[in-house]
Amino acid sequence: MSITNQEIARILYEIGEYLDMQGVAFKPRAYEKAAETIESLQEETTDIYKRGGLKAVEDIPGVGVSIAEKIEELIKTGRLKYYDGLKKKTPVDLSELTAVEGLGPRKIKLLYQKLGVKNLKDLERVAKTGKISKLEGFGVKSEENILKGIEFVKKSGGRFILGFVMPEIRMIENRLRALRGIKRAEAAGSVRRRKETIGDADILVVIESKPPAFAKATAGKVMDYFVSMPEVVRVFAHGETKSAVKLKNGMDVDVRVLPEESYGAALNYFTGSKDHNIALRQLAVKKRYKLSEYGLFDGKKQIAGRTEEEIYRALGLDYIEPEMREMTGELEAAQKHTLPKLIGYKDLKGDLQVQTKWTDGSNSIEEMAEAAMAKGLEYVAITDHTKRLAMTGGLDDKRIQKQWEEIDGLNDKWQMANRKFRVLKSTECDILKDGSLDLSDEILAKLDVVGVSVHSNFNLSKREQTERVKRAMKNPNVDIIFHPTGRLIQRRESYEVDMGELIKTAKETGTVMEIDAFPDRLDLKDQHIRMCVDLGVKMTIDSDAHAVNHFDVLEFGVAQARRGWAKREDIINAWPLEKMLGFLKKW
DNA sequence: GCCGTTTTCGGCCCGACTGTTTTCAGTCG
Repeated sequence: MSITNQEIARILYEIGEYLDMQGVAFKPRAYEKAAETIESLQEETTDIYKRGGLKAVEDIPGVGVSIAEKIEELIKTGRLKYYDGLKKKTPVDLSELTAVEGLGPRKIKLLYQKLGVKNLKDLERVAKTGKISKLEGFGVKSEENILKGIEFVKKSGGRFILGFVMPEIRMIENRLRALRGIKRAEAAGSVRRRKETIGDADILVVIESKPPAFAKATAGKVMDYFVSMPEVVRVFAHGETKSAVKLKNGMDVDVRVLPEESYGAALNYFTGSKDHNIALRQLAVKKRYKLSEYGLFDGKKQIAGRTEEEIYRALGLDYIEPEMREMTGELEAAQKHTLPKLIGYKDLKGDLQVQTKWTDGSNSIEEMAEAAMAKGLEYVAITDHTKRLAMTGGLDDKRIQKQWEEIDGLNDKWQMANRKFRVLKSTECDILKDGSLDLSDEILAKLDVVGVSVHSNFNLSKREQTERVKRAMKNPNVDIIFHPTGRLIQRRESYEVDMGELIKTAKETGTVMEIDAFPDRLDLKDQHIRMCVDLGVKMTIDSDAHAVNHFDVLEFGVAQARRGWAKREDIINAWPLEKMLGFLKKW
């Protein structure tokens, strides 16, 4: 069993946090950096090691001799003595405790030493009995905040951010598909509806049903294979047609084997949403049919069920995409044939939020552009941070002009080589507390695209926050509001802001609202997207990429847009470059 | 612990906010 990049990264992150606890300087950041890089590597580190040994591992940026040796030990033995030693000294559940907003390594150490807090349960106990407020460095307020933080963690607990677990789900789907006798394997449920977070994954499998004996043997083999996959840590059920396991990452996965003639009905049933299914069954009853996971029946006779399409058709409905099955009007629209044609997963032509090495990205402008090209995109906007975000080395008026030279050089190069690709001069400019911007108007006016966003003063009143963003929108240079609500899924609620008013203002000012596709942002939320669609406010789906492989997240932005009923016409970066720029210029 | 088109040793990591403070530590982006 070989260790994954994610697992290596987790251990390196934790080492960084342990060192931070001890007050060690600089090393924590070094481990963190190494973890970040490894997390976003294309190739598995174990493969890199197999291919080129310790030397090749040292070539990973941010990994030097010391960390490379630790990775080697992890690969060879599955353990790391250094990490075990740190863990023994302060045996706390770091991932659980750091998930509480406002708790970092230092406070966790104090809580462990003074109150023996090892995990979330301990933390809640001592917070509820008022012990934390009496601790030096803590007070009533921080105790309150910890309790609030715990509630938030608990509420989001047990769910997984779709974009972060999707690779693992796809890997399992693909492995099952590769087995002999398997015709289909597909995750249903909230995975298929592309919800922001999922509780578990239900994978449906169809096998060749020809000789029944062969089918039965195949089903058995699928089940045996599934429960013995390397990442399985617990088997809840291991039956003939259904098995359920828990994976190393904590996620539960079910597999069901189905006959082909029921596949559509089962897919529909297991995809949900529950309310959507109930409504479909009621509709079936009205037509004197019966709908179950085995099919649509008229008496004993199955009249549909092999595909979802034929079920919807038999019920007098247009086909409803899984992302719309949330009972927000999709059935009525399907009856009246007014469902929108949703933006497709391959429709994006550009990406209007991309960070590079100039600030907190990991790759150069050229590397990011090449990666975008490889993804089939035709343009990207380079949107490095501005000086207010000092920790990223944010650009000021001067440095951003330096960046333009590099961009001009690349565009010239591709033009000469007859490659159809364009890098746009852009920014992720900070909206300051009063709604003014972090770059001068003179500079902003020279950019191809101006994106702005809130990164500070999250705690303004709703009125102040709304006015702040509105002021930015009214600046004629501003084109796009990036991640408009500022929420981080499972970590931080949105700041207080009147989204209805912002979207209305966007309509008046021609401002584009972003759908940030990063899996823990997905910001706008689906209901805001729907508001934009209804009002005719345009949107952009951006990766917010900080590394070359981050363009993969665009699909989750498209999913979010589809959940908000967005069409291709609603999304400006699904348009050709000239049309997109023309639109921005007009406003 | 990492890194070098200023450097192989001496730099990295800046500013705001919060809650606890009476001059600052911890956290976050």
